[in-house]
Amino acid sequence: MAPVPEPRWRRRKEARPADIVAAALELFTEKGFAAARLDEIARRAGVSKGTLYLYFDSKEALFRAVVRDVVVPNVEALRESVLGSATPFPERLRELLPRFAAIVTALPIGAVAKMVIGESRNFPELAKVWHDDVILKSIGLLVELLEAAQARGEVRAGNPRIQAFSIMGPMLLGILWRETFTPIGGAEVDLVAAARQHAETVIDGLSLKESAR
Amino acid sequence: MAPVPEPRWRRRKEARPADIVAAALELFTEKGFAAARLDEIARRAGVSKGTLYLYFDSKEALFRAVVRDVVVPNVEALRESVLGSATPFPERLRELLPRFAAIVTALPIGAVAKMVIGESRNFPELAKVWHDDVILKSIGLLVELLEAAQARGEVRAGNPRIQAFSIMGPMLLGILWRETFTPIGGAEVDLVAAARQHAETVIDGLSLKESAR
DNA sequence: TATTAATGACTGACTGGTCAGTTAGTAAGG
DNA sequence: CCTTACTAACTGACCAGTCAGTCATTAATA
Repeated sequence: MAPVPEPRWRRRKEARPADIVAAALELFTEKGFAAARLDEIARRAGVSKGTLYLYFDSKEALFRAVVRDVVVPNVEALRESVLGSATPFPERLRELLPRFAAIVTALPIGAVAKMVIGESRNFPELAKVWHDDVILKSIGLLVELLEAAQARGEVRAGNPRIQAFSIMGPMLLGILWRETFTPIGGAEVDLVAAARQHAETVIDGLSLKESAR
Repeated sequence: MAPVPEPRWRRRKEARPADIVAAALELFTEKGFAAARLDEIARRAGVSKGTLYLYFDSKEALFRAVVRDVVVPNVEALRESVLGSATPFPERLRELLPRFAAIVTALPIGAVAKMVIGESRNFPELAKVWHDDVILKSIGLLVELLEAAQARGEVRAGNPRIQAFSIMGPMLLGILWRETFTPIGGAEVDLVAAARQHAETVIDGLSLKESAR
């Protein structure tokens, strides 16, 4: 009755990159790029450090992979959360913001955003990816919607980018608050609740008023 | 006529700490904590690396000094920008936001905020300083003002912290946009103009409506 | 079906460069 | 000429990246 010897390791060529990226996401978001140790990433991924280099050329390449892997699959979800149906703009805003909040709460987008902001000077091309793929596809789209809504008289006149800031800024504040202050004993933030209340505020603030109609 | 020999260096015991902190502020905001090199900070401050250690115990101590030196003297300015006179809340908001924007545009507070956000996991006590001395003294104060204004019927009912987010969030978005995206070719942001338009939006959004009075 | 050969995924000890922090010595300044 | 602000060469720890060797797995052969 020889005991079945557990192999020291298994071949898992397909699963390794995902394991490594998942571990790297944890470490990078916990510690930031510089303070994240490859030995620790390897340990959490259940591989040796050498294995990292079978799948990624360098620490920087791994960092890029993490950001891209988190961003790219979720850009569409974010984009759809902004697009929605063809209802009037105020109505649309009322569902858009909570949906956005729910997505951001469920995914590690907040942590990655914090990383990208923090490392933007050292990784300008990542800031560019974020800018082009996330920002322009959410804020940019919002700007187009606002321009159209202004033309239809659903939204008051004004610089549409600043209007987009008025809409999305509080979401960013909530996201970064959770990342920065909640871990050190700051207040909890219910992003979805904040989104709902803020939506009402901003709908009122952006609507053309009776008196002006 | 012997040429006056320029001394290789001068004793400037009083001026050194300020020089060093100024150079460190530049490097830390350009590169972040980890990627900033003490040799480079010393070079920009016009001293040798050893001199840094005559005035600061460690790189971390220098980092703390930078954050404190930039933040603490300006907390009062920020606080006053929120306090203002005892005019009704909407009026007050109309001057508060552009004043806040002007202060933040003039000082390197945005860059420091970005640093604190990025390094909050590695320097929780700095996040705490920021939270206690900056946030609670601006957002916290705003919350109190909002509660009072709600009681007076100047502002509609609602969670005052979320209302504060509605007010300040777009400012943060503008600040971080300038730090993150403008350097890589993203659009310019006129913070004061944004503050003015956003103030009108949010005043309207937070006011009690005719119909509800 | 059992045995052997070939493959390549994976390991972990090692290295070279980097950089925070130290210190022996120098010169400014009173 | 003494005190001390300051310099610059130095050190040692740390860590990203390497590579010679190991072994799980698969394919070929008997």
